[in-house]
Amino acid sequence: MPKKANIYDVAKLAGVSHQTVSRVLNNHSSLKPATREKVEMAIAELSYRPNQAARQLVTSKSRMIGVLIAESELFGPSSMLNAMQDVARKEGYSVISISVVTKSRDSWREGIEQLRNLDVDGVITIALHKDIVKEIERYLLGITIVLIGSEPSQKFNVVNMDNLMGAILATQHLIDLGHTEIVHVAGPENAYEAQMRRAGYEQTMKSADLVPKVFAGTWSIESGYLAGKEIAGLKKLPTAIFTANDHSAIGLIKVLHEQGISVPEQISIVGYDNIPESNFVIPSLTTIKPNFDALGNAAIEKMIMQLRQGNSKEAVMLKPELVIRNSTVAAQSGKRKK
Amino acid sequence: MPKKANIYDVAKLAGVSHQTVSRVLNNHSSLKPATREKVEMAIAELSYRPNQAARQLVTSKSRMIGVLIAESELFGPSSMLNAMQDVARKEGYSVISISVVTKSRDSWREGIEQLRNLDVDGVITIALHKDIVKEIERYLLGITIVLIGSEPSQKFNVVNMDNLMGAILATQHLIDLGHTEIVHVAGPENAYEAQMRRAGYEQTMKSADLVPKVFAGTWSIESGYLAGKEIAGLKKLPTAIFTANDHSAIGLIKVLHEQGISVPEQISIVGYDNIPESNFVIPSLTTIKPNFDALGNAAIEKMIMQLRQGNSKEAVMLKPELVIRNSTVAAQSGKRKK
DNA sequence: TGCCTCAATATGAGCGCTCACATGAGAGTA
DNA sequence: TACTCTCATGTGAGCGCTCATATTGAGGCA
Repeated sequence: MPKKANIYDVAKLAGVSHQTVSRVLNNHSSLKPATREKVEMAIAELSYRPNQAARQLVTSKSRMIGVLIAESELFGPSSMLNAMQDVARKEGYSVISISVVTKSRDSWREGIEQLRNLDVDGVITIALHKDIVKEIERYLLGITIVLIGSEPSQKFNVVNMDNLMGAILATQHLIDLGHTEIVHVAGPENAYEAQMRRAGYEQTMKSADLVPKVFAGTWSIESGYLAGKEIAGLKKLPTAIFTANDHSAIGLIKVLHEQGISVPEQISIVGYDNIPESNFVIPSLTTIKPNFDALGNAAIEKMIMQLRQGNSKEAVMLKPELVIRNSTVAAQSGKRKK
Repeated sequence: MPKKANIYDVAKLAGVSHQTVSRVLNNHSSLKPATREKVEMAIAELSYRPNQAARQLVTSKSRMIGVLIAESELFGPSSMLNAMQDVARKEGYSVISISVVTKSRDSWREGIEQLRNLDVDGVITIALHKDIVKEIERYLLGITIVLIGSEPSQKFNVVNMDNLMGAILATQHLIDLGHTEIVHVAGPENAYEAQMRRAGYEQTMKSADLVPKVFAGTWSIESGYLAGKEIAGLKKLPTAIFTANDHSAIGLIKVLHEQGISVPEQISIVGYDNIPESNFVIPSLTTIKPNFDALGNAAIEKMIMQLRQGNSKEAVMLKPELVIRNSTVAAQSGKRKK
């Protein structure tokens, strides 16, 4: 393996000083086009690439952005992550994603510790609650932070889907279909997005003079299954259920099926997230579709802007839409949509 | 923000030379316990952390491992990734995962380019086909490579689930239930794991004097749906289907349901991967359960061993197991299992 | 007492880059 | 012709660490 070329090798070959090469690398103004060209040819000839470590050592910028994610195996977070990767790469940044377990304080600590060791320039968090964000602030002093799916705050850059609106769309859809007995299977209590979805549900119910009723959940299929078991055991069944996410909806449909309660004939269901499976469950799931890619893009762009120019803190809020499929049907209708 | 302490600050405070501090950091032998203690106290006092960039500059080791993944949103890859993260962190390595689109050559190029810029010490690939691996070899000269889910090779470290065995388990299970008309919905043709699953199916069918019949697929739900449509249109329906993965099975169940073909009464189905949803589809899915965590662990451990001591190249092969649920039932039986 | 040995620690160089500043060659002005 | 001014490029230092090598001091032995 031939030794890798460094900036001096390039300089020598191009017949200029190392500093001129550096200027070419960093797109400085005041460079004769002819000189730039010479240098670029030398770079190509030696297939030279600047050593990031050396660069980082002197600039103390790593051009790495850390992403802390709770429950990274979910569809939403991993979609966002992919979107971020793409944008970051184009801007010359790298994304390091670290998955943390919400319940384990040690897990966050380790994640933060690792980001600290890597000297990331900024941190984006996905769906992390306040305590973890505080911890980040404390251990990664003065670092740029962008939050996705967290409570709005003066202090931080926040990028969100409008979960309140999504929940309103979902609930209103059920009300419009004539349902009055509508219950909600919630997400984890300490998750901001779950809180908003619940709030949107409750608010819409109250505006329509209906009584909200909430069952606990955790985003997981199993929790949907368990909540469904509880609901199925009720003296009087609701005619519609809005679940905090599609996963719970899948668990819910499963248990209702087991209990001989038919969806949507007896109970209509609306999910949230529009995961790929949602169109293939039986019946296909009416759901709220967030634009995860756009969310990821917005977050990483905000981060990079901030890193470059210490910019604005205006919050970003994206709008979700309702996707109507076969799991919802008009109240008291026995007919099956197809 | 106070300036970060460096190794000289620590040395001064501890009353030793910077080199002694370095020795403490790197766990050298020949250090008086008393000296080490003094240094450690100074480190704690200043909350000093070694600057990775400086370290990397002189050692030319980044302690970063790149992971290239095709279709990172799938359950298997993301489980493995999490497992790797955990192990790597404990060993003082960081994992950078980059998701590439199998079909887009540009996408691999960019991914590889980025790993090159980051100067990763090694690359682990998940489910990438030969061409991409060749490309990695070519552009990341002399780098340590560990392959997961790729064709065995003398040249590389390979870690695999035994897909052949998994497919045999699945197919034999159907044969044991008395099925004779068993078809297979395959994964992408250029995916090694898909090839093995298909081979296991074909081989088992032939050993039982049955005729294999394969439908094309791509791992996706949609492809399962489409294959199912084709199967439903057959003059003579098979009585059992083995799909290359659970996702296709979900699509398959959906379309069979739409066509009024009941699972498992008319057609039994076996999936592959044991994704979380598999236990919650209707009917719950009999499937093959790989141990993704173990696979991820094995790969990262192999990588780190190799990085440290330039070690063995013996291939690792983990065994999957059969999980029997409600989507499979004895042939010609009309009874529904519960 | 003198000399050698070895364990423990110190010294200095250099990794590859960017930053601040120095220099030089023309153009513009008087 | 001499002067400044600007644009284009060069020079040297230093980021924080590890490596190779030098130095020290205490013990062992004739």
